[in-house]
Amino acid sequence: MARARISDVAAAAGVSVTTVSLVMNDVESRISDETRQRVREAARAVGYAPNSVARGLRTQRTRTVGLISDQIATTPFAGRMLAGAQDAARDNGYLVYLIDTGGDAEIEREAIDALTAQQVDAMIYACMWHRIVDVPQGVSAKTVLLDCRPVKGGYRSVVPDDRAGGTAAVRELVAAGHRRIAYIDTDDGPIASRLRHEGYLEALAEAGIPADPALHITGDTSAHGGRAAAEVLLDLPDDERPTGIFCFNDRMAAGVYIAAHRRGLDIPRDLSVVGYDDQQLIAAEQDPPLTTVALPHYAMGRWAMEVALGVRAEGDEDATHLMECPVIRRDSVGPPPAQVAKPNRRRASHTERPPLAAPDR
Amino acid sequence: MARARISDVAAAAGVSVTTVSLVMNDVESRISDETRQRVREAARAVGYAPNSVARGLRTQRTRTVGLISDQIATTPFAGRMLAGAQDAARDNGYLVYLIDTGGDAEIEREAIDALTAQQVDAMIYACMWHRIVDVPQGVSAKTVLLDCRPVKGGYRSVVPDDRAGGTAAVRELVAAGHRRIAYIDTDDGPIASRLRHEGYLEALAEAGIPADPALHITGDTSAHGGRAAAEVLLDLPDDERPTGIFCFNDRMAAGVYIAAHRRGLDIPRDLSVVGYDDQQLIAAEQDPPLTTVALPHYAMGRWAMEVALGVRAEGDEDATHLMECPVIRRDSVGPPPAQVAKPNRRRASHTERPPLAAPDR
DNA sequence: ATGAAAGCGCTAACAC
DNA sequence: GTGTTAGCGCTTTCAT
Repeated sequence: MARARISDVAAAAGVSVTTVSLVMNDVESRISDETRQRVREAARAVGYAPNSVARGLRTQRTRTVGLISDQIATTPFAGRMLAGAQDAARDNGYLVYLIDTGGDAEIEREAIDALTAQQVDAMIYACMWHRIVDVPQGVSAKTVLLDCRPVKGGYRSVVPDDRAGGTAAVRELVAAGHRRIAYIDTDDGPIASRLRHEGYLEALAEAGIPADPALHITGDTSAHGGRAAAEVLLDLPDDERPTGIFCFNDRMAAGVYIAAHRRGLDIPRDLSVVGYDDQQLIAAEQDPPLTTVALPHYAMGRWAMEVALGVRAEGDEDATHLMECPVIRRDSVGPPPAQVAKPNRRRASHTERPPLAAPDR
Repeated sequence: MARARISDVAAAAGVSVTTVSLVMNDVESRISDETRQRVREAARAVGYAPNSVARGLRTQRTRTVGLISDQIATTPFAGRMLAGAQDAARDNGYLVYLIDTGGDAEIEREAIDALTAQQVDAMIYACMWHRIVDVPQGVSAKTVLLDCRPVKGGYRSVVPDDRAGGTAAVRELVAAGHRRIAYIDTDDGPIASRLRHEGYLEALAEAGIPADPALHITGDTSAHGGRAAAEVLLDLPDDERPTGIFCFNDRMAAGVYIAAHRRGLDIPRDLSVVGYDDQQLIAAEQDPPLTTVALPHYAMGRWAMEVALGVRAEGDEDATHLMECPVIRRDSVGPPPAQVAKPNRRRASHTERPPLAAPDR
């Protein structure tokens, strides 16, 4: 049986469609309570629910939002961002169209056109990693960018505060007493890499620790890359070897665990490590659980949706919102191991390294 | 500036809206080529693109699909399923509404109503784990179930063939020469657990290996649970201890790695392990990379969308489609360690265990 | 080969 | 307080 239309309700209640429309939309109280009641009952009786398509055509507002993303699928991050956006949409009575372009520019174009044709009230352009993007033509200036920033401004956007996150991570180590702190970076060079490195440097500086270039090392962003980098670090002579390692991400931190455990090093007794991302399947399941910095995906998703829907007042253009990355304390950070006492020397440095093992020569 | 409407094109081309519509939709060739040309140019000139909402109202087909899921967000699986569904939708010119209900029944109801009001042409009801669900009222019988089966039939559905997957996993171990093969199961009791166990039993049976209840052990579905279960198994006396372990999932397998490595056991030299799920961040990044059974999420998503859209002919009701779970061979399976020769005894069993270390008494 | 006109289901002026 | 009516932008008979 076909869906009931507004005219069916009107007929059943013995009123005009206007009246039905008015009571269904809770407009003015010019309708008598008695009529209201009758209409409500009639609507229930015939099983009426307004047709959003017809309403959308008439009002020119569809209460739908388009969310275009480059890679919703392949990253385990996506979910939280979607969830945040999703929840915010529902809270405001909106439905969301999700389109994953896989990063393909043509698909992206088509997606934008399709969404526009569908008369979405707002659009969100999301990336799965903090990136700087060249927003494709055709996207309205009212579009909100999620986890990315426009190459030349002109859009509202929200990204994680990776710089502050890097600082916070390193401060954990400093607070535990570490002085020789390494940063295992990625060599892929995403914007987050640069920012976290800046944060690392800043935390070092504020603690009065000179940055040692030998402790800034790179690898690919996998457990394998992290492990390889850690091997290099752990091969350093005792007095140069880091006691704490900050990793670009949790996967690399997992690699550090492997390297450490293979050498019989205990975490955090012999080595402290801090990750980044707070990937559930990795960070929480390490042994011991990994202290890391969380990417505020849910909050970012929510923020983007709220701004897109206009329920959160935000400068109308060009504002990049930095969202805090909280430190998640678990068990991979402890005090540095007791110093190996080295008589006649206070501190070893690269440049003024004293001759080692001279007797052997 | 407002979007161009079909009448604008008609005016620009000096024809009627009917003609424009006919041309835009490539209907019959009753329009002369010359007129076609003119209309096309006019459309381009005024930047015309049909309004999907108006078209949807008129044709009663919106070319949109609703995808309701219980937990898109919190599981790293979701992505591949979405991607499959998404891609199939795009291939056929459909847009998808995504709604994550978080498992909340009321939200689910509202979602169904909203989608119905939005006149979606089809719906997919997805779960993030293979489950048996009580499909809520209001979902049309044409809805397709993804990664779940209806408690009392009546819907088309697609789920992974967990039983065959379990068999395939254990066969890997059998083929490598193992005879004492354990199954580390979950105690949460999802349907997949039962099926994979059945598969395990079947593989054992076909290899003529009697099932040893001591080798079927459970734990919670985390690395921690897997590790605890592995400890128990590895504490077994030499001749009862399994040489191969099949785990309910990759996370638990990661726990087995930890337990093994802590005891100085090498994988796969001293112990072979097979996981399930093929979670990228876990399986591929283990050291050595984990052999596992993949859940065909992408294919299931695609299948569901294709039958939902009617582009894949499938029995119109009540058909549960089982999708194959392929074994992903990596490096965690090898031959069992050489047997510790035990003179005077061919095989130890629980009941007839010979006195150990008698000389010490 | 092309056009006029009805109508999808709804909202919102504008009557009464 | 309530009803009539004109569209929203499009497709689709039915004329011509």
